[in-house]
Amino acid sequence: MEHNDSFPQRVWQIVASIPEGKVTTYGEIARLAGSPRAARQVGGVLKRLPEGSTLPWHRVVNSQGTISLTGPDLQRQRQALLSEGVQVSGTGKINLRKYRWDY
DNA sequence: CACGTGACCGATT
DNA sequence: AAATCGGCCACGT
Repeated sequence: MEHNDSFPQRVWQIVASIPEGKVTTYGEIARLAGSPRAARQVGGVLKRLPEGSTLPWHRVVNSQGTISLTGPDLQRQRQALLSEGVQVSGTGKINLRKYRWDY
């Protein structure tokens, strides 16, 4: 990963490398991207993904292991994770001990 | 340049 | 366990 890439580009690359069936956090991505305190911005980047992007954005949750999205969006992310074998409660809670991606 | 805005985080009530 | 608080920083206006 090139250090001169823009923040969004670094985020895209990192998210793209999260393996199926695993999840990571906004804060962890921020650290890997070289801006350890820019977790909110990671969320901002994912929100603005182009329509039809293949990036596995659904593998990103908050530091408490819960889905940060709400309403229908929460359920979409939940389904995407369930379909690749990640257990998610109805309210969007995930066991990070079990599914966290260790870089 | 000066704000306002968050798919956040960690520490502290 | 849950709510609150202060800090954070990329981006838009």
